[in-house]
Amino acid sequence: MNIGNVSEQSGLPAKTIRYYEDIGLVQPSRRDNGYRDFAVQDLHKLAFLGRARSLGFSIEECRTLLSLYEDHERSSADVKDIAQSHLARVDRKIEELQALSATLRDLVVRCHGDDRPDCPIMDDLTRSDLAEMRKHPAGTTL
Amino acid sequence: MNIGNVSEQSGLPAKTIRYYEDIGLVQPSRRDNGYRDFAVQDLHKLAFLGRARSLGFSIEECRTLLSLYEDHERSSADVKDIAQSHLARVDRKIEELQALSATLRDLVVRCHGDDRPDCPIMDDLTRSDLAEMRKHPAGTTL
DNA sequence: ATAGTCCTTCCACCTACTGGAAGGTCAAGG
DNA sequence: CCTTGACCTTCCAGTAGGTGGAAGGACTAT
Repeated sequence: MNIGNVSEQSGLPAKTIRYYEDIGLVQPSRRDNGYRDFAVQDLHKLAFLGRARSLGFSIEECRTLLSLYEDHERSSADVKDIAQSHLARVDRKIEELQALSATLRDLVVRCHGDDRPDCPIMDDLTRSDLAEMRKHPAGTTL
Repeated sequence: MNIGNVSEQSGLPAKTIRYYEDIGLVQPSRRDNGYRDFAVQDLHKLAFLGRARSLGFSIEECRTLLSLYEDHERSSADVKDIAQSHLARVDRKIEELQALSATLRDLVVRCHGDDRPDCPIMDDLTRSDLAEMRKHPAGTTL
């Protein structure tokens, strides 16, 4: 199977599939013309990866999950461990973002939003109690 | 003021401050020995940036906010617009993560987590209704 | 033969920094 | 005067997880 075909069936961009080969998540064979030739198992792996990534698992977690996927002697406990710590991470992030949302909402509500320069949002940003207010550990990335 | 001093007072790592200079957010002058010499205004700017970043504003938003900060003729509406769309982004992210959390929690709860290979989490990841299930737009990054 | 689509590799770019190496500068102590 | 240590400088590379694009080979249909 060519990469375009696999891309369509797995829902992953061809670029991503090549990237996944690069980092060793799949090892398609090659034809004489240099084209990648994907087996059905590769397609299954890629679909697995797509689903795992869409659930927010990191590439390294996906790598581990993939090895468990291929290990028919695996313990479900190992899978559960990974999912559980990921869930905990997600929930921590949610709390972080909720605190952030509350702060922002408060500022937005209090800002008149007219043509005068006077602005509670700016006031907050220029507050001089600098260091210790940065509770959100500076890593509040979306 | 030397960078170490500014770093301590603003709470930003020296590396970050140099980076902010690199991308044009601050323009400290230089001493004869090549050391950066920060004015009090630079310190204020950096503290402003630190607070804005901790609220999750992107660097480009910070750049705009900084120009509004320095513009005493600004309209608070301009500030509010930025904060509001950021808030909307945060809230969208929260919803996304909450859906994710619910899915993960369901899977985790249903997994026995024992030494047998049987596992609902794996079952989910190997589901073959591939493409359309990826509602989370593959960009569910923490 | 040619057009159009597919495939290949490689390199750069994205966000927002962070780590580290190699080397210059300055203040204090012996 | 010399040394030690803390500070400062620049530059290069790496992080996560890809995405965009260029240059060029391969295949299919007409």
